[in-house]
Amino acid sequence: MKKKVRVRFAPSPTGGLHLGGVRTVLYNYLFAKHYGGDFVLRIEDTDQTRFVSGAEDYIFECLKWCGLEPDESAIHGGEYGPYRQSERKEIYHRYAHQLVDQGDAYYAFDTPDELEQMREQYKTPENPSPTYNQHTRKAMRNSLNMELEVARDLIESGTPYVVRIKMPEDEVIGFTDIIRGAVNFNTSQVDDKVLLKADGMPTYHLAVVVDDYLMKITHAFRGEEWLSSAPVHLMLWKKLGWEDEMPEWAHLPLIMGPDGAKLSKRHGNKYGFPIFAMNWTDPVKNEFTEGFRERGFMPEAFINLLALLGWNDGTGQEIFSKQELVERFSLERVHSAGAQFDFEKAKWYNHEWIKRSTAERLLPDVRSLFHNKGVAIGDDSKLKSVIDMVKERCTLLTDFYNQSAFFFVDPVQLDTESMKAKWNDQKQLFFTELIRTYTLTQLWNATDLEHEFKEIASVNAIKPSELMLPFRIMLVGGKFGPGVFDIAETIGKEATVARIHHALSIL
RNA sequence: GGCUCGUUGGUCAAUCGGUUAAGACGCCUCCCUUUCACGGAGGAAUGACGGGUUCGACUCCCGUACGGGCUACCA
Repeated sequence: MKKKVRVRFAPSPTGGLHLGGVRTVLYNYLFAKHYGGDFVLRIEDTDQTRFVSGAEDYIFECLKWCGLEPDESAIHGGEYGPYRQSERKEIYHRYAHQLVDQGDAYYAFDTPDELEQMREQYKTPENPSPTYNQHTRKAMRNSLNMELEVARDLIESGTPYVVRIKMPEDEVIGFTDIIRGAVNFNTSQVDDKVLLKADGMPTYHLAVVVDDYLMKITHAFRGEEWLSSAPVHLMLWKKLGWEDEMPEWAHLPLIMGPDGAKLSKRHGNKYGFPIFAMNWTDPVKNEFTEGFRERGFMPEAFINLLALLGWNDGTGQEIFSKQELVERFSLERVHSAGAQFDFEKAKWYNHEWIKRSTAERLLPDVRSLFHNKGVAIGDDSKLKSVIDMVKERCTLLTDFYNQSAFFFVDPVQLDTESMKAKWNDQKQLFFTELIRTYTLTQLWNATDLEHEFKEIASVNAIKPSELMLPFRIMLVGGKFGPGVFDIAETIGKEATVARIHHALSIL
């Protein structure tokens, strides 16, 4: 069975691509690939979201980083193009006016002030947010309250207008959500949403229905925040006469912040974790928001943790490659309840992915990390063996710097406090002797170095345990890192001897 | 307020009427490790509440409470 799945991406007016957005794209992608269907993309660039500069490129770069690129034809035209909303204006107009002609929509000329006035007028404690609906529309300036000719004249003469849907009275309208089952609404509870805005652009409501129909979308997945506008879309499918071709819908559970509310940028600032896929600077507000990529996440881990936030395959497995996700994914196993995002768990996923990745996979990222820090790393083979030595200590990609910089440059700061405490002449003597011995050592390898180290210690009647820590601090600067003798072997004789020297001169 | 969705440990969650209610993150203890990690063993911690249905309910139904979402010429 061939299924075509539509992906809607909705960059907010401020731009950025957040966790929920990526997960929606991911589920669409997994579902499409699972059934060997098409992965289509529709670009929303309405006036409001109208691409604050760079937003579109940003989105594509995020999707590329995550490995969730749509088919080329789905972006640049292809069979059902154009995909950019601003390039389809005439299409939306055609259907909007068709609805007016049928009597299922109407022109409205109310100014923003008049709308505001209406809301103020009907506002009561019981009804804090009155809407433009079957009751209020009778008192507004729209084509239902005047001759259609008069309305057309107003439009001819350049009066700004919008097209609103005319919601019928007291009809039950519903659909079957793949995740939640039957969902029903009474049309009397739904307001007359704007379909076509005064600037000629469609609202999401009109655009999504028209595009899904024309692009022959069979499955539509979106966040649960859209569930309440489903009746508007349902009515449009019906009134446009396309009911039989309506896609199956699934409303995905929301991703929540630690406080239980829908995850937003606010949460990231408050709790100190990223919520965007990549760094994003809002060009209007000049606000910077850190991304998962720059924080040090691997894309494999990122999509893995996102996929498992609301879905699992029932086996208890938690680490999945993209390929495995495609094979195992099923919408039926997606939860209906929202899930709180836990940054600690997110870091765990990344840690697991780093541990399981080969040095080859990690190499480019670590190399550029060092490059950005201005540290020369020499040839890749040394860096590769260093990566293998330290990767289990790195939760984020950026940890590789602190965990392995000392392999390439002398430690800047030595934790002398930890050495000084038990320092004495005897130890001073030991290290002086160690320098002499190491300088003469022919075969520079960890086992021999350890041997020599312990021999000198025993001759001087000092417990090796007293000497290991100072030695480590001399080489790496602090109390961390792989085995000391492995470090000594890797950094070489010259650096080892020099670092002992340097430390002794400080003490 | 209205509409709507949801509710298993602090968090992610398994269970598709019968289990001592898995597992993971985090936390705690111990082992391994002459550092930090990795790894290993163990521990504390869960079915919102009240009614039904049933031989039997975390699981099905109803109600209550609580939480989320929507309530724009934003998506």
